[in-house]
Amino acid sequence: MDAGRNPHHPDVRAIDLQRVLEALVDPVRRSILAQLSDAPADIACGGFDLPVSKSTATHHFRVLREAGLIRQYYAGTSRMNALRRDEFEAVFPGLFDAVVIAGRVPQG
Amino acid sequence: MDAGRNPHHPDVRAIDLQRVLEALVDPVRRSILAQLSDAPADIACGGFDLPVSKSTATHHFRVLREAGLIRQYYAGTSRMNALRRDEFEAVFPGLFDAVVIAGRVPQG
DNA sequence: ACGAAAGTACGACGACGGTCAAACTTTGAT
DNA sequence: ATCAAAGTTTGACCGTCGTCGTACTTTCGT
Repeated sequence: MDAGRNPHHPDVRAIDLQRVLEALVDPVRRSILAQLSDAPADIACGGFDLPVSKSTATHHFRVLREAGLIRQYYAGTSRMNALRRDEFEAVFPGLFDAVVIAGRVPQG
Repeated sequence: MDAGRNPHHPDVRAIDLQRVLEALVDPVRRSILAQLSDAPADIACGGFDLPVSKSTATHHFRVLREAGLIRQYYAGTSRMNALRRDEFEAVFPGLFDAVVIAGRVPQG
């Protein structure tokens, strides 16, 4: 099974809050979401500004995907990342903004 | 230092999102917040329905207090717990409802 | 004064999660 | 065909966190 090339994306309605919060609690993952939220288009894994190694970044992308927060698809050798913002908003209203937007620049 | 009897309550404006999310990610702590949110009055530590020992519960109350989510004060030998809802809402708008209210009964 | 009730403090323990390096796979370009 | 680029997978390491039991402190009632 080409699991790596065709990653599983859960139905957002089937996701529990626990998993979402576990995804949101990591600052690297929130940074990924913030960068996606700010960008005008989807971003490849290598296009993020992250303070971790590639293998660690892969781990974070998987957590976000399995929490229903992002969608991943291939474009050539690059794996693109997109926010599932509307779907997520429908199931957890206000949560994304309250966490990611409010958390931009911890500088008061 | 009567630290036990006069616990420290941080200024909510000085609290960073990271600490808040670390507090909210634990289901026992969210249960505490939900029970407080449902109750018409403050609740003593022993008045909660929690699946953990007393010493563990003490730990969870401290985490919630240091994250600015609850206020604790003594009434005799009982330690009462109150939500700091308005203060918290002013600093992290929408976050409490998005997490605690939305998380009530994962049963669809 | 004594004892019970309500929490807290202190270690200790176990599990889980973030981290990395190294080896591997797949795709695109030369 | 070959090689480089982009990610993934695997395995290991380590710190942190939730958990508990025990001992301790404080207060209230008798």
